Amino acid sequence: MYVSARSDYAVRAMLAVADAGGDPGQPGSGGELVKAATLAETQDIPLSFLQGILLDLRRAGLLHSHRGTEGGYALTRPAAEITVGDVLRAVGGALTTVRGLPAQDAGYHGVAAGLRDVWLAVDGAIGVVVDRTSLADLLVRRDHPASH
Amino acid sequence: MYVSARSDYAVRAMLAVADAGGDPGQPGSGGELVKAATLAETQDIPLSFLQGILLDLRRAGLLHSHRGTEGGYALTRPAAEITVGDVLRAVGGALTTVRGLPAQDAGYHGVAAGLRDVWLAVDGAIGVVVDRTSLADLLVRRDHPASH
DNA sequence: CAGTATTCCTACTTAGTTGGTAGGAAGAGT
DNA sequence: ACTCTTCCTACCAACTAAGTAGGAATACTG
Repeated sequence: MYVSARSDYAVRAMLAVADAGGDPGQPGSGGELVKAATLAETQDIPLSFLQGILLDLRRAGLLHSHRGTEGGYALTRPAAEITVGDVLRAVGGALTTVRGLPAQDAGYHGVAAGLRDVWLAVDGAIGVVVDRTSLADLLVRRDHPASH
Repeated sequence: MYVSARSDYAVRAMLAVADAGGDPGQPGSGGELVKAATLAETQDIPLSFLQGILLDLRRAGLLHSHRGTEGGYALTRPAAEITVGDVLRAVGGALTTVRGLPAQDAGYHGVAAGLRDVWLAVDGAIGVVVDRTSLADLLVRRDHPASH
């Protein structure tokens, strides 16, 4: 699996929003806006590059943005309901691609006919990991590294 | 997971060698040499590009080559003892890379500390699939697609 | 309500990798 | 000597990733 800088930044930014802004489901700490400049500084991400990533996350429905003097970004759903897989697919398309195409579209003939099933199995295995890990899981894991 | 054209071609070429040349472990059908031009034609791979891939596979110890009029390539081990993971690592280095670096070397700080474990879990999940699937498995799966 | 400050958002530029090609040098058989 | 095939190096085009700069929208302030 190749995790691009864009995907890596996206997950880290979402974690920072969840941590600094609080969950929208949690009463009292919900919906606080976090500025892009704050995210860029705390996670050491180039600001201009980060803005393009945040735009993708907003278009995918994972973030809510607000302009103006006290503007910023916030999660649209609680951190426990957003998975790493959601973030990866929002910025990078399909998880598994073969020569740039989704694994499902790989057409083989002859002796390599069974190969398509291998890529689909890989895609499924990756999905199990990233779709079962939520942002909230990662935040508590930071405090309790032994938990699994 | 991004499967590059180079990796895809490599697995298909290995399958074609295993199918056409026979296993070195099988008496009577072992060690027959297959020409690069034959592989390129049967699997529809550009010949010049394929030659560079075959060179990598030879250097990784997966193929044995022979020059001359009746030259060609053959497996160094039986097809049942060569996994898809062996081939992928021979031509593409590490299975999981984060921003071009192996997943183990990813260094995170602050709120993203738990992210490294996710990439390692993904790497392990991919490894389970590709390291348990041998070339021989794929060849018999072509004849019996229902088997798993 | 005009002005200003700060934000989101869009467009462009640059560097690196991937995919693919061409041409020969070295070795093996006839 | 001649032919065939692998082996090796250098090169080229296309694409994506990474990063930058400037413009448009919005909210606050006097």
